[in-house]
Amino acid sequence: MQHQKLATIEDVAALAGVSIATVSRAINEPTKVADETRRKVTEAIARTGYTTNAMARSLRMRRSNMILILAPDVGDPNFSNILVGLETEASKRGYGVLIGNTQNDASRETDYLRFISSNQADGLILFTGHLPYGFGQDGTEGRLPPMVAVNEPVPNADVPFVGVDNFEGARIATEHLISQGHRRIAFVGRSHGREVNRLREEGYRKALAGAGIAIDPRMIIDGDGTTESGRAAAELMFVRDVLPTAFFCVNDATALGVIISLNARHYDLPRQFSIMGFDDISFSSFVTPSLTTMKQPRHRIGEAAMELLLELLAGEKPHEQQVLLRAELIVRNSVSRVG
Amino acid sequence: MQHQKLATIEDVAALAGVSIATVSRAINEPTKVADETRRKVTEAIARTGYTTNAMARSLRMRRSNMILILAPDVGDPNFSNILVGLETEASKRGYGVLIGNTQNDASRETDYLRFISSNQADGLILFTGHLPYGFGQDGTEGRLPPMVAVNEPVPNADVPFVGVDNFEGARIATEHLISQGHRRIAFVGRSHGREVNRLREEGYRKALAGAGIAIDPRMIIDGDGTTESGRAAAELMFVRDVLPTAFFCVNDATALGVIISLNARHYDLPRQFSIMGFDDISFSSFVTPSLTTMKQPRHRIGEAAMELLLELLAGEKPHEQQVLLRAELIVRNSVSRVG
DNA sequence: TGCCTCTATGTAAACCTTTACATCATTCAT
DNA sequence: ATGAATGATGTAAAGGTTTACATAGAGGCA
Repeated sequence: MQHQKLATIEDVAALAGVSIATVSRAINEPTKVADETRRKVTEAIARTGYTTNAMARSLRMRRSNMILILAPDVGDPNFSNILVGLETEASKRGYGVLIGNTQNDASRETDYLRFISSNQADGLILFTGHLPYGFGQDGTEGRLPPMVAVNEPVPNADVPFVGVDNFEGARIATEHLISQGHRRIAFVGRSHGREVNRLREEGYRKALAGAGIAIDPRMIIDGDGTTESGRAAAELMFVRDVLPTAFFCVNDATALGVIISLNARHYDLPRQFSIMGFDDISFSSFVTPSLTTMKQPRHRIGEAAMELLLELLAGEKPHEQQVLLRAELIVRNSVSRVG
Repeated sequence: MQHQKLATIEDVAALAGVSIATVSRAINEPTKVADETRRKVTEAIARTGYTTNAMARSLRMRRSNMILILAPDVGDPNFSNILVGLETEASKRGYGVLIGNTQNDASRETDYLRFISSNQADGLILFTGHLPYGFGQDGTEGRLPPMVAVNEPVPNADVPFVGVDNFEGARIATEHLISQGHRRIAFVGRSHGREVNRLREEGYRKALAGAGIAIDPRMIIDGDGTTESGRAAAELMFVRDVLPTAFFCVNDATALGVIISLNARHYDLPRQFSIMGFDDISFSSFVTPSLTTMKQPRHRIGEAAMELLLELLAGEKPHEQQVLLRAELIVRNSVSRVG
């Protein structure tokens, strides 16, 4: 059942009539061997079907050419699209990507660290928004492996970050609503813990301030970014009976909750209420009404993050400590002109 | 920047005052060392912060405890949910998962084989529906590494398969439509190349036959499983003017296309037409009308596939050459009673 | 010619484990 | 008391690379 024994560099060397050092050089530093020798080696490689044993190489070179990606939920669509970018860029540079699904479980996070500490991975991409449990708790911050955070920045640690410009995106989104004549705009999804939510709320505030619209605290509703929280938020507003003309939701999932709630109350959307999301996840174009939202450049986020990490791995100073990519306004049918 | 030198087994041995062999045994076969010795070793490990170098171990043991997952599209939501199951099961058994995004590109497939041939991965999970380009073309079939196919079986090769029971699922779906009084039921998504489509069509035929309903060839429309193909199929039926009362679509993406087309024609769904999907992808509950469909047990598919692969890796004969899991009928709002 | 430089190649160490085999002490049965 | 069996530990080889250093030959220059 197990593979038969594979050809080693010695087999190639014997067949080509040279030493193993020469074979290694012919592969890794071709200019350093004579043309004729290189030819013989190449042929011997072809004849034997030799491939370098990655384990031996990694052992010797002390690097595995692997990147560990730690994410709280691998099934999350927002994650998987970024993964494509990460993988593309990594594979282009000869790196492989390893997936760790942490489910926000401390023991799983710790467990995955063995990939780093056992030299099985050279660097780390973090989607979790915090250092893996077990790192940096004691005075070990100095020994952090090369890593970059994606989506959620890591607070209180010197970790380069790549993500969408939440502040700017939220500002643009809100300005779009304002440009359609809205002045009573609710923000759904205020949260103290979540940096992303906080930034988007800031962008919302900035846009209102810029248009000279006073902020009505009753228009700012808590929410944790789930569909359910969006539904609850909308219901709450009806209970309180302070109604906006438009809802700016912290993300599309929340927006979906708001839409569900409004549809259930048989409002005619977007005529009676406008809804704006953020993220542009896949279903956003399929809801009724289809959702106007800010699209995250997920593929590019992945690429940029991997680029940054590979710079770090190459020993360079990262060209940026923080890469913020612009979200793009996608106009669909959930926002209407008013007033 | 690079990690400082890590503690090796020699450091631990020195500190504990034993030989490296004893340290290795204390770690891997604890029963074989004296209690007192084991205690000393454990303490030395703690003091040095030692972790086994996975590369050295893999080199020596000729196995990496890594599984390579090859998928045509890592961003596909259907994939990412199965990935969760794969990862969970693998990690439970001490394996890591490596992701390869092939994009159906032959050169990328070949490229990823180096992970197998260089001992960087012990086994392979295939979502591609065919052997990676470069395998099994010449007479090398005998040397295939341990692998199992998921979702799409691999034709003409002896590869264990795990997936949903498409035939049975399609039969149940169709029977559900029949139970609601439908007798003119279209099948959208006939395809010669795709095994999945073929099996679902078979299930459809079987259900109709079972109910004594004659098959009308005009009710069977080609489609490749995309939303666009669903839209086109519906349009075609209106052009031909042979209309069903229900559409059974080969998958949810196709069903979405049909719904879009019918909504655009301002039909009242599901009163005027019923639509049935297959897969239960995330947006299916959000479309209007929300889609009645067959839910794939994605998490369990992933787990079962990994289980099977690990059996193979352990040198056991797989307990099944094919694992078919049942799809579950999810009743939502896109199917109505008729007649 | 003699010496130096340069280029091409070879030798051997190092990377860090696991494990077959050897060694030694102890226990137990005779 | 002797020998065998058992149990704990040590020694050293093997796994397949990369690479510092050594060597050898060729060519250039005085």
